[in-house]
Amino acid sequence: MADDLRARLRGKGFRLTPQRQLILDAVERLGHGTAEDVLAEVQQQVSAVNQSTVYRNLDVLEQLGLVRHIHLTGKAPTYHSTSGPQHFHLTCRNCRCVISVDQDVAAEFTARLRAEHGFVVDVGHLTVFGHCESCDRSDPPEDPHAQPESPA
Amino acid sequence: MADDLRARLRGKGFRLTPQRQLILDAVERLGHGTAEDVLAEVQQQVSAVNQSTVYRNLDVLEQLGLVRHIHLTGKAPTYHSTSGPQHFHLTCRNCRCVISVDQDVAAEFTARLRAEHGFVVDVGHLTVFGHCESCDRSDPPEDPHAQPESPA
DNA sequence: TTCCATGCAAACACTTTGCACCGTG
DNA sequence: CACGGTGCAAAGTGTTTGCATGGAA
Repeated sequence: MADDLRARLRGKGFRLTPQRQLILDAVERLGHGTAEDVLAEVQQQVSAVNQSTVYRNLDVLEQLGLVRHIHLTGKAPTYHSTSGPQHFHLTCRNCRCVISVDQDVAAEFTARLRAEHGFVVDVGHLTVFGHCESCDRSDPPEDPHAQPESPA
Repeated sequence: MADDLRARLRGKGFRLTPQRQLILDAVERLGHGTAEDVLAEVQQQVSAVNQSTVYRNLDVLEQLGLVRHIHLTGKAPTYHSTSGPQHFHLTCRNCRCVISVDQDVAAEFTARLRAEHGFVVDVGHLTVFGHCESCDRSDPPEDPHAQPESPA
């Protein structure tokens, strides 16, 4: 498994380093997490991995298709591993909950965009904003700048 | 028209200032623009409007529902006026072109999300990433954050 | 032995904030 | 004439970069 990773990296001229491995592990362990979350998670393990290393490696891992990022807020992007079924996200602007939805639910929609506009949707990157079931009845003044806690 | 604006502002305890008016005008003139674009546009008119004033007022105007912002890139958000028909955006990650699509095209999709997840979509804020017609055939390497092929 | 990768600190882009003054209502 | 708005500069976030050193292949 580490050898598989090594091979994938080598294939694009990258090397396998302990940091690289730790960062990928951290993303998988976290489910969804920002670069900052990943940094914290990694540092909990052994000790020092630098911030820049995290940014640089999330980039590399994304180039390899091993992780992906989405924008759940206007701020820092959230990374997740690409193992597991592809899905997209609904995020409630009120309570900030995040719902993962199987990509099939978007199939008709994306087919239509392809047919009518020749546009090929990257479903894995899709984030749909709105209000979740419980926040929809009451529609309290939304705070455009409130910050979320770590999403599930 | 300015009186209408004045009234809307007053209704929420805001005042009508020349800067406020200029900023709203600039957003309408630009179509789509970042805070920076708006600043530049406004400064071209008369002279001084401060950066902070632009940020503060885009906020106010958004609270009033007169402008909206979307995220076309991972960076600075793009503002547009809410006059005109509601639409959402397709943005090509390769050539960065932006296609505006009438909200009706998303109607089935949003209805489904509402039915299956009780989630009410804010269509005006929706941005769909992918590849446009011309960039889909060739998938040339690109900008700093171009996305790779889909993972397994 | 060759390059890619890392750590570190400084630079960056974008946005927010504190404060004194200004001007609308 | 009170209170919201503005300009200015400084402080914040989140991210990137230059450079010397370190380590995988």
